[in-house]
Amino acid sequence: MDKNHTASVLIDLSAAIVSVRGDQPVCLTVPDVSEYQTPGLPFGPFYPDQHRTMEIGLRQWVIEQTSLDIGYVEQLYTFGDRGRRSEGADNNKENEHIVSVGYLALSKQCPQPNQWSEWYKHFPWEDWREGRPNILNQQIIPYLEAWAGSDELRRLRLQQAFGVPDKSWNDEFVLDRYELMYEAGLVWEACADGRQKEKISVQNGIAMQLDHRRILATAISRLRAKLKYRPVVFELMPSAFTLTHVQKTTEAILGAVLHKQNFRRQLSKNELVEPTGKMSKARGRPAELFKFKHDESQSTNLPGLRIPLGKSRNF
Amino acid sequence: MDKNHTASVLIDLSAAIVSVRGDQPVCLTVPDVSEYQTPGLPFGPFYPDQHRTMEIGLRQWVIEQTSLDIGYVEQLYTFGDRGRRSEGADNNKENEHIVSVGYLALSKQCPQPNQWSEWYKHFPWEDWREGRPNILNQQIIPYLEAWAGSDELRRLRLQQAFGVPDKSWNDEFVLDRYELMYEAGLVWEACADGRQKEKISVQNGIAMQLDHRRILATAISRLRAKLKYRPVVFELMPSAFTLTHVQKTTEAILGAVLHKQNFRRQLSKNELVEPTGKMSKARGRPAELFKFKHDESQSTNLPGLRIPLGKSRNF
DNA sequence: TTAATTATACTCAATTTGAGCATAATAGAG
DNA sequence: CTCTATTATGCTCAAATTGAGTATAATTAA
Repeated sequence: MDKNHTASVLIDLSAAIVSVRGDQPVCLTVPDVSEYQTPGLPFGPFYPDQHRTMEIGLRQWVIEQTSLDIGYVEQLYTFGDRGRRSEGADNNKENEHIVSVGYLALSKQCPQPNQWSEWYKHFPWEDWREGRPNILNQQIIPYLEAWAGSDELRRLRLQQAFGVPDKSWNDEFVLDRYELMYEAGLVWEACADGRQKEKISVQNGIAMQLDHRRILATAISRLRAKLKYRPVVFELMPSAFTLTHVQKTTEAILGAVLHKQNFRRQLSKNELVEPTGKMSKARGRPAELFKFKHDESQSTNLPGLRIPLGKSRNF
Repeated sequence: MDKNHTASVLIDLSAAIVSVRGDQPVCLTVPDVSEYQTPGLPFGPFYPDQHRTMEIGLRQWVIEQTSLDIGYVEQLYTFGDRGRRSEGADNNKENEHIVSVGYLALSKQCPQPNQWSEWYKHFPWEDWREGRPNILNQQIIPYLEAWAGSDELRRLRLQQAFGVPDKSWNDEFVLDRYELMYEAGLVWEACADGRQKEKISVQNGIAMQLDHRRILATAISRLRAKLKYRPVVFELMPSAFTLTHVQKTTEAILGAVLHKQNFRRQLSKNELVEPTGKMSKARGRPAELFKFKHDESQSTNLPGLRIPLGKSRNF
């Protein structure tokens, strides 16, 4: 291999900082200065001689820029693709190669509402809480079927990612679905990256800068998967909460409704919460306030709750 | 933040290329030229202007250097820790910061036996197929208990990673256990990184170069976890195999024995294999030869097999 | 006082899991 | 040729888990 090739790169740390506001999962975004007005994820350079690890570097600039307390942090994926960073013809200079390391962070609060963007505005096809999203049958699936044509491999991927035509939807395949739509030229970013000549007519969810929507898709996939075997929901809960609140938060992230009684059974069986003795006041019957049993310790390795599926999953 | 700091780094792609030889999981290693003779994982630089993605770059030099057919490839983790790359006082130059991106690759064959190193020579405490490894009670646990002392957090981590003292062992926590041993100065690499003044008396598994044993631990963790929900075993199997062969391979990776009948029930229930009609010839009753049903397609998203645990797990 | 709303307790059938026994088909020893 | 060791495979069964439903309790708002 030719050693004369440049091997030096810059490293960006991009963060999908996630929280839940009401019944909507949100993600911290920074406004865009360009003409497109597309939001982006916060990111900053990694200075290897200043920070011992990348996670330390990440926490540093997140505190500096957002003054936000992020507890849980997890590395997602390192993206090194050329052509998925730049917008259109406005390419980077030859020598400025950038590798972006994506992180998932969870925050209990989300102040300054306008800086937080709701997940499902970027991924409207991922929220199944009100049933199967219309956009799937009306827009996405027909486009993808046309794109697949009689290509065996494409049809297979379509089947796996979107459950076409046998109606099985896996909530964890967020990234697979986004990538498929990207390849098919169904999302704005594909056209911005020059893969599509003319702009797409339907805006399938709000686009993001560079490859940030891909990183967010990775974050959603990972969080949905993790939720099912590690008690990470509590990283998004306040110190005291009702069981319904935990369920609503879980449902928001999964984009699916769950069976109430079975959800509570999982919580109590795994001994994840304990009562505080206090009660909440709301419209109906007051609910008991609970707290997470394993705060302060690294709860990462605890059993977690299996997800009792509701009915609206497949149809 | 001070923009004068250097942000330019070199990227190494390190690969844990895994195969199974007989009943031992193995990993491709390259010999060491230094005085220590410690083996290392194969790695090569990433040239961002030559390869569109890092995975393409990885496949490139793996083919060039090993002429090996690796099918399944998965990114593991990106390590940017300072101080975990260099050996002792022989540090890197100031400006040469290296970030290593670890990959897991699976290979069906492993030719040139001497280049493949058995997992459990590096991690003797991870193989529970013959029961609980002696090294745990005789060496590791006593050391770690002394290291933890009365430190609450340390005892908690010890409890979670090694199941001390309540006897619960989770085969997926390979990385957690290694990291704990590293911090406690129980592995050679810790002493090489200068964290430990005097060399440790017991060699707890064969050390590897730089942070390669950490990458291998990550690979084992990931593969063990993945095995339980995705049919990745078949990436390690030849085109035709007996059911016992699949089980032995799975057991080798998990470091645990499984219940034969229940293992087969999972295989048939999930329709992962189909008979070829041929039979194997061996000592006892001939076994039917099967093949993986979903070869040639991207089998990544298929259901996979839940692992029916055997008895020798906890005690 | 009533209706709407929310919380929580309890039940029950269907499925899945963990673990065992029984039987079949081969090679090799005697 | 027969017995034995060895491996493969079929079948059973109790325990645990899951999916889904019903009944009842404690509030607020009308």
